[in-house]
Amino acid sequence: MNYKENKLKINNSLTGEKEVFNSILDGFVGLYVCGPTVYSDVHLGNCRTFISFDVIYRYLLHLGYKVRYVRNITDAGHLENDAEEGEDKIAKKARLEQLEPMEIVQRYTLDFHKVLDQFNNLPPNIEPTATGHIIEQIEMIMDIIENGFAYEANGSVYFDVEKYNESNNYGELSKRKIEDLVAGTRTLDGQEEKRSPLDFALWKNAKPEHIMKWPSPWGLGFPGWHLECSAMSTKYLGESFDIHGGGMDLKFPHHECEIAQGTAANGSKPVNYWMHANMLTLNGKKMSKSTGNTLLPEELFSGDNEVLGRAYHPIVVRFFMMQAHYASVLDFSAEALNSSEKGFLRLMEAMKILEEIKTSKKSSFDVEGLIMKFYNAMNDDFNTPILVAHLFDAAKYIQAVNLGKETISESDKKDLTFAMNEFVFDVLGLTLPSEEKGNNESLETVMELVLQMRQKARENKDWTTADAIRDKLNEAKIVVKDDKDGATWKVQ
RNA sequence: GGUCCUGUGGCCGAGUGGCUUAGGCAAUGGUCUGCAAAACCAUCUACAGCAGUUCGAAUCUGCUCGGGACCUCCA
Repeated sequence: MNYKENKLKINNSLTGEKEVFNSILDGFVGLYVCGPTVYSDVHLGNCRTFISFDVIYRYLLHLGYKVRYVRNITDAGHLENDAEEGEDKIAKKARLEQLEPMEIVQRYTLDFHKVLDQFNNLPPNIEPTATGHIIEQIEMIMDIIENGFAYEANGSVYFDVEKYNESNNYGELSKRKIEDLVAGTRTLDGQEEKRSPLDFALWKNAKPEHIMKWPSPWGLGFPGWHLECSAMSTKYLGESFDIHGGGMDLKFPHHECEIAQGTAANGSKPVNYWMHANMLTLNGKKMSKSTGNTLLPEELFSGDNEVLGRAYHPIVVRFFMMQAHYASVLDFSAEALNSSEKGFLRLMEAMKILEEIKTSKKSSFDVEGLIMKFYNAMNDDFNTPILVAHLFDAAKYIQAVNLGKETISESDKKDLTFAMNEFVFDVLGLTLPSEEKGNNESLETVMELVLQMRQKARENKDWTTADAIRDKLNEAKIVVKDDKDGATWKVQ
């Protein structure tokens, strides 16, 4: 399927409209997603955003685009809170634990990669770090100063929001008015350096006790909170690129500031399509490191948590997320996860049966129309829940063919198999649940023997023995199913 | 306080002017089976409240009530 034949529509946060997607360079897409701050374990809410954009990346690839997917690692430069003005998050943690800052960064970066790999996320093409792009950030600040949109004060550099707003619209993304923002500003330390409370730091002067700092034209310091994404997206995707994504909570001020920085430095709008993934909630509230309302992936996979009480496979969690649209809030609960797990297994069962079903001369079902529905769903702003609904329609049809109630032609079977594999495995990024325990040769031999014995018992109508064997196997996580041709088994 | 989003059946979750029986899970009845399991068939519960616009609204508008996000690091 070629991207040209598809009218992919994207809900653009910048305009608030669902727009037909046109890339700047035909056939190529530049995609930037704000990555994690690697100073603590990535939690499940963080994962949702990255999984959402993984599907978006995968679908763009499926449509035939050549995508450059850039996702940063924030390993420096974020303020802790107003009480500890100017202190770098990573530096703070380092002092507490008596580790080198880069030791912390390394540890949580590895953890981040491991978790996303468990969710079967594809790696981005470039994963730049903030500390690796200090020079680019300094250069960008110099451009902004030169263009008159920033000023220096005591070794720090601030973005002049009001100046910028004279010729541009600060607040266009988050739909805020500059007057309202001024009214709602809190008093922060270091504000006396700023011309306006709305101004944000591009470069912060580092105090002597500060660990992570770099030389700059304004003295020793560290880059501001929003600058790294602007510098790195510009470097790898250009001054204007196609899609910028991130979590909804980054819309303001982070992304608003990125637009301002990019425009101030380069004179052009940095991004055509802004996309925002919504929050994953727990107990109805946003998951958040600072409030402690979180669930770690490891706790979920191991079952070692109070929220759910049992373990879930990462792919089941991924499927659960696919059943909601990326732009909607999704609440996490054991009940919802259980129902997803059952549905997921049913879908996977249909995937396996599809390979084996018999074909007929004609199909009794509009297979081509069904496949078109897969595309229509994804073309409509990556509507994965609708896609999943159609995949279940396909599963129902596959089961019906298997029972002889419906028919499928050879060529339709080929098309459906191809499409199902593409959408289930390549686009949604699902995988068949692992069955490695069942692929053991000696176990196969033993099971063959056991089932033969059970079959004899059944032929003798010795139901007690037959059922006892089945129950015992069940306890050992081996499920036996009887059908017309005998019994099948699988490891749970 | 300001800005914005949201309220769908037992649960999750799409849809957005007229027929979507959305879909998944659960429940009930049935087919199949020695019994199960699986699968299939059928049934069931709905659009927060009030008012308005309209031939027609769950879908648009207003108000009320509830929930959430952002305004401070946050996916």
